[in-house]
Amino acid sequence: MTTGSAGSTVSIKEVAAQAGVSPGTVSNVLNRPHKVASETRSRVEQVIRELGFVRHGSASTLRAGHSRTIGLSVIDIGNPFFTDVAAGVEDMASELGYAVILGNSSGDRVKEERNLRVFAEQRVRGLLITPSDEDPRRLDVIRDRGISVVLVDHPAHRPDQCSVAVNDITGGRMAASHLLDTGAATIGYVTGPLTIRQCLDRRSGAEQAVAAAGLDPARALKVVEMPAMNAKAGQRAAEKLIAGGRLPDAIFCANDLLALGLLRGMLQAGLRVPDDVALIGYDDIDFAAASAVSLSSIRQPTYKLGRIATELLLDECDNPESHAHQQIMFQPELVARESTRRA
Amino acid sequence: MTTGSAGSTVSIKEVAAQAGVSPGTVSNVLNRPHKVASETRSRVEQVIRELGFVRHGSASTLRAGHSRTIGLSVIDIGNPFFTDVAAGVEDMASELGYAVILGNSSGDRVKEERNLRVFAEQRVRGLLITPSDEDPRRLDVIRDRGISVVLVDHPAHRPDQCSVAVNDITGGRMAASHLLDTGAATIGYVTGPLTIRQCLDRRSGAEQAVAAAGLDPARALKVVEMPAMNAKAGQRAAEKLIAGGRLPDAIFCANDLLALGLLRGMLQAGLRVPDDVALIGYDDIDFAAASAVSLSSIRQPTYKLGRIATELLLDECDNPESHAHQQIMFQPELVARESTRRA
DNA sequence: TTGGTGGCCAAAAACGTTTTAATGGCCTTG
DNA sequence: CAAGGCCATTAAAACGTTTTTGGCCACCAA
Repeated sequence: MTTGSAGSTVSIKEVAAQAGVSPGTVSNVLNRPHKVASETRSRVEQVIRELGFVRHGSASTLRAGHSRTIGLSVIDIGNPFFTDVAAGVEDMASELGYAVILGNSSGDRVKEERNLRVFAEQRVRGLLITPSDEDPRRLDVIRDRGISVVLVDHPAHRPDQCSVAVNDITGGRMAASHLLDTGAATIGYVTGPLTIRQCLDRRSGAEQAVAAAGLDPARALKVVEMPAMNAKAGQRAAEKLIAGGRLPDAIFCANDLLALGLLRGMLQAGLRVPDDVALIGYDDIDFAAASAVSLSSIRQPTYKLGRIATELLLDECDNPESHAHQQIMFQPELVARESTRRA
Repeated sequence: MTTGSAGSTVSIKEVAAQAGVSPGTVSNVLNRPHKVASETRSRVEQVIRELGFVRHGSASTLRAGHSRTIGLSVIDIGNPFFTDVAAGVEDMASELGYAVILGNSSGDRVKEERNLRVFAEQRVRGLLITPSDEDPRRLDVIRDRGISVVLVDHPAHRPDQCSVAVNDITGGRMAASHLLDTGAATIGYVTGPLTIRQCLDRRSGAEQAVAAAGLDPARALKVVEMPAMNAKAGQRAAEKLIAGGRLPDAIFCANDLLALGLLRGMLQAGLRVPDDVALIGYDDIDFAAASAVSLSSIRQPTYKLGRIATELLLDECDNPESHAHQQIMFQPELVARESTRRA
């Protein structure tokens, strides 16, 4: 039996009493083991195990002035892209002894606000966030509180802030020029709200590709803006496109969820992909390869994004003086599959 | 300008001084607004806004003895099933003013242990967990600390504990009898580790269905146990089955991830689904409908699972005397699609 | 022996909130 | 008019750590 007494928790004081040392020494065993004589240390550790002591995180946070938790605010935890990012964050944070508080904004400004408030109350050590819009003021409120912020999947605009992102303009260009390569002359761009930077950048990239091919973006690139970026929205986009008459030769969806939904809508309407219309998505989620027609996509290093963002954040927190802010930008990668197979 | 001073945080004391009241009164405004005269209250609230005060959660937790966070420990955050559950948890918790600390065990006992430790340190108000094995001792350690635990997707064995689950035996029976209905005489059951209750129960259900059809489960139901439950494992299972010679008439996968991977493996090997082999998955994740051959599956009320589990947990925490423990069991639902279309 | 040095530990203050007991003022009631 | 009771508020203690300060002791060199 090595369990402590049921119901009540055991404090550092009781450990100290039992081990015949002062509470300060127990604290040192916990936080600066090298500063205490090895004999005393092992005695204290023994008692800690016997009594089942676990440090009261709140007391520690209160006194030390900072916690061992970080906040993670994402736009849509239902999107495998963010799930992968979250997995990377979780793993790295866990390795470094930090807990992760999850906030899912669902693209809702109010929910995001509420989550930020919770993070502030919890006095998270730092914050990882994929901002749902471009308004930097809200983040400044957090930063003013002394909480480090690292932007995820969003380049930082200021030099005193870290960020980890993937070049969406390049990605958009890759997608569109791949479609042009397969013979398309007109491209539909199915996107979420154009207030979202990613959607905007990917469109810019697509425009560049179209222009580089000597076409007029205004004519060759038709934008279909949807209010959401999930499969349902994709399916509605398909219906909308079909109802609208003449289909473009190819369609570029701003993420794979949209693409999968759109693919489904197309197939249900009796259209063939890529024969009637070619299709490419974005993110290369696991399911892209397993869909009805395997989906071409733009791959991003998602898990890595989460890991590195966390690493940067905790470096900034734990080594504030030596920390060098970085804005890391990865390059995406084209993954061609059936949905863009040349006719 | 309504922002507080940069860098340093403002405490309840400064609010009190500024408003000309005592700290205790500010605390009352925060926690028992009805106990303070409305004039004083609005004055304090005004100052709170002006100074940008936000409560120090740790101090509050330390003194009050309990926090406003709950822990959520899942087996695989990459699985849309758990993502849906997490979304339900997050939404409900957020509505009730609680933050959610996420722990992803990846089915790893050590990671789960580490997460539980973090939860204990953070003094979470309660814990939602999908246990990765049947060993109840670890949970008892948590419960002994006075932390309420609600089991998610797992029926509780003890009457003094809440749980929310879906009947997996029924689900397994539904799946298998559906396969038998489509004309299968032999069924392959592709599953994760049989130490996992869900995998075990679904097999039991399948056995019942096979037996009810007058067949011998030992011959008609061939179990293929994989170490993981993701798409990759599914694909390997396909290779294994194909390499093993004679295929069963139909395959029942213990979840959709396995099924999607297996489907891919089958198609790549030139086999047709459902013509050469019928296929049904489990969970009915969003992607099941969008796969190469749309996937039949067993649907579970995932989001609801998360919401209700959270509701039960917080009721237990906030109303310990009136709370009645419940073991809720939902029924799953068959969703038939192309992958089990009768030849 | 003496003065200095360094290692190890104890004592006590502090972190920001919640909560309990006490206070004063006002209203009601006899 | 006095006594009692209620309401709004305050003062102060407490929660469990961390951290700073200082003290004791052993050891070494002069």
